[in-house]
Amino acid sequence: MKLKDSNTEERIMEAAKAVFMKYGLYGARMQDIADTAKINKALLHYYFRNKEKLFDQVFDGALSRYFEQMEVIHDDSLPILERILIYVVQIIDFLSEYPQMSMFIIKEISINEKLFKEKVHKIKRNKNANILTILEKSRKFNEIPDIDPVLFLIHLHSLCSYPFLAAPIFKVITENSNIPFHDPSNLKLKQSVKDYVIYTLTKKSI
Amino acid sequence: MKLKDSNTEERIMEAAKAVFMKYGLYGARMQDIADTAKINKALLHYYFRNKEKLFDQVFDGALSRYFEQMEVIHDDSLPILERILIYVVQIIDFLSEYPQMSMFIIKEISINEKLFKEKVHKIKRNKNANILTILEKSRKFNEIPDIDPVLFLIHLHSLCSYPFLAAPIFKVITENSNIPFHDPSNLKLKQSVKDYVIYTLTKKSI
DNA sequence: GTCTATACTCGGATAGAC
DNA sequence: GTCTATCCGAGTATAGAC
Repeated sequence: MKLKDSNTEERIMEAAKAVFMKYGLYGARMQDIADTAKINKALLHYYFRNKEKLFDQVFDGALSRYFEQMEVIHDDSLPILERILIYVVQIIDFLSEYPQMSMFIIKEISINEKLFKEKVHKIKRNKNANILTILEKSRKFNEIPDIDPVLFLIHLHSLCSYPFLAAPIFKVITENSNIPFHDPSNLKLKQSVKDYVIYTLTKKSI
Repeated sequence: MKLKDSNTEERIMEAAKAVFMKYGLYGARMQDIADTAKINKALLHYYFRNKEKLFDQVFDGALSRYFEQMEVIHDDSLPILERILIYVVQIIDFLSEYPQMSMFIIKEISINEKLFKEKVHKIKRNKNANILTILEKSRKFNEIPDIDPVLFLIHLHSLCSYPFLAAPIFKVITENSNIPFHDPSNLKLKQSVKDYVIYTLTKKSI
């Protein structure tokens, strides 16, 4: 019996992440996960009872890491504009590390809405205020202009997430010029989203 | 033998669209499609040889209807700004009719990049100029400011598509307040995207 | 803990009656 | 053209040796 087998579990989780993220719950194949982790299919069942359980761990992990990114917006030691600008940089860095994250979460939620509603709510419940409330408050105190906070939030996420979401299309359309990844750490993307935020929240162009 | 059986094929196509759009190629079940079309599973194979062929028809249809929306940008009887504003309204109307369209196309492309590359190119080849070239030209002739056309295009699509793409998440997060569909014909969304376009292409806020 | 071999199940596809 | 019944492969899951 070997001593350092505990990393097998990690290898499986890494493989499972990669495969589930690409193909989703239905599309993923246990054989594919096993191959990627360079172990036998039977071992998957030894470590994680069955496919659903393995998927759940992957999905839960993804979901909480995704929502974790928003923590910074809750830190009220900084002005709201600052917080959002930090968030922009952070979420773009996060998504360039896990480009399939948004797609994965959205797709699985849309297929199995009911099942995941509770998970999202459990995560949300841990926060004393959600972002919409924060924006509403800032608006009341005239920290930001009289904008629609829901629409602003949607646009903010649109600008940050969609470039990664749609990367496969852009890649095909632009013959592998690999937009927006031509830019090593997405500096241009970050800057233009920040510009949008600054313009919208101060009504001053920069 | 009935006379009006030709609509069976249509019913199948409608059912196939709905099921494939929601679950994707792998996730979709022929039984599910048959049930939705209110016919027997065997009939699916009678009309469309097999699952792949049925899927192909659905995907091809979706892809060309999606790209059709961009036609207006090629009509050079109008100034570029006008064309893009029309496109914004049009694509948002289109996506609110088929909210799962973007997700479907992106997801299938990302799973099977190679297979669909040719299809996209076949559609693209029919156009004498693509949108990026049009933007480049407008910029040269000082019709629009000195912006990065790729980045602009990405942002434009982000703002239009992501709200529908992420609707499942927003729906869960906001407890069915059904954003952004609280707004009957998405007037607020259209207006704010148009504002963005006008601001970016004229550098004048409105 | 890890493997091979195998059992079981689901779903796509086909045969054939009507 | 539409149905029922059935086949068969693919993929999940388990048994059991090591």
